[in-house]
Amino acid sequence: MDAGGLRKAGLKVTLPRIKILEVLQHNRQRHVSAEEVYRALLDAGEDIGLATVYRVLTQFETAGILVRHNFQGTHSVFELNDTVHHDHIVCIECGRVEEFVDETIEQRQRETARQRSFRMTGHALVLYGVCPDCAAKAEDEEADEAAEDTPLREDDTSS
Amino acid sequence: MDAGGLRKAGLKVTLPRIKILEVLQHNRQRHVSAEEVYRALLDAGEDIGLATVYRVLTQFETAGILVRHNFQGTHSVFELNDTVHHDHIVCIECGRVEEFVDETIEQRQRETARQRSFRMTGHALVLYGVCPDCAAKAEDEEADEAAEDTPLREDDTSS
DNA sequence: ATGCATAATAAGAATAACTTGCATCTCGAT
DNA sequence: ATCGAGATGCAAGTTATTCTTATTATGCAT
Ligand SMILES: [Mn+2]
Ligand SMILES: [Mn+2]
Ligand SMILES: [Zn+2]
Ligand SMILES: [Zn+2]
Repeated sequence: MDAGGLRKAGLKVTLPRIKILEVLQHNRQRHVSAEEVYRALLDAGEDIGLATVYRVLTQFETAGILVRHNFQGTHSVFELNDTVHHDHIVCIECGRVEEFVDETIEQRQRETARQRSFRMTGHALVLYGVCPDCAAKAEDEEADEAAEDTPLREDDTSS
Repeated sequence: MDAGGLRKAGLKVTLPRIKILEVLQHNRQRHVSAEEVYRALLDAGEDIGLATVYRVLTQFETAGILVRHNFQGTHSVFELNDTVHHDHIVCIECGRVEEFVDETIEQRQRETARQRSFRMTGHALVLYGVCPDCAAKAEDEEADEAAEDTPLREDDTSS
């Protein structure tokens, strides 16, 4: 996906679109919000309005260049539509996102829609949980709290 | 779930809470937005502020009385937490919501989280599609459009 | 190359869905 | 019946996103 790709998608090749596409391709994290794209552009010294970012992201979504997700009820995140369909597992502590594919789940979803005579047009599956890193961090903190509950350890010289 | 249920949930039994609970129990549709609850209250002649509706719905969710969903990115809908866990299929045309349970999907989700060492705390699965009623309606409209393309039917006396 | 119809942009206003601050009111333990 | 913690209503504030409008750029037919 490049400038030519934009043209093929029926979109004029403009500087904002090129730059926004570059952010989506080179950003450290694959799943980014409009605000994050905007900040990345500012950091890169580009002078593109936030409204333009929103507008272009929506255009890219419509053109099939991006996929939009609503992992948290509050705001959308986008990712390049350059891989096969997949679903996501999101850490509720740190926001980390991992991708997964489960053909059994996909199949059961199609079957569910068929049973109810719905013509399925899409689906959203997000698993929420605590990632291993955050779980480890939480354990450390529990240990710290336990230590605070017994302030008179033999090596406690603080008082 | 009644006034006593509220008390058991650790919530003061106030008129707004009772009335909001009644709406959730007697409303025609099981899955309702804050705005819909508010309108139902107005229709019932109750004088309860929209801010209170939002506050109480969130309190009910926290207390486990309600479950919150984000079927569309735009707003939350709530339903009574009086059945076993289930997922949803939503018509993108008319908003109709049907519920389903698929133990295979649930199991594969748990397995996916386990494989990645996530401690899963929840999940959101929504299938989107066109319900049978809306599909039929769409077919009718297609037929109408075809008729417009051939305005000189033998029984056409309109001109 | 040039002009023009069409499309795209920027900036601020507007909107939808909530959320919060605060004066006032109500529930319910005493 | 009293009274204080907690609840409510209203208005104002937020957040994320979209719309409006004046301005500018682009693609295409000369
Ligand atoms: Mn992804
Ligand atoms: Mn349901
Ligand atoms: Zn994490
Ligand atoms: Zn429908």
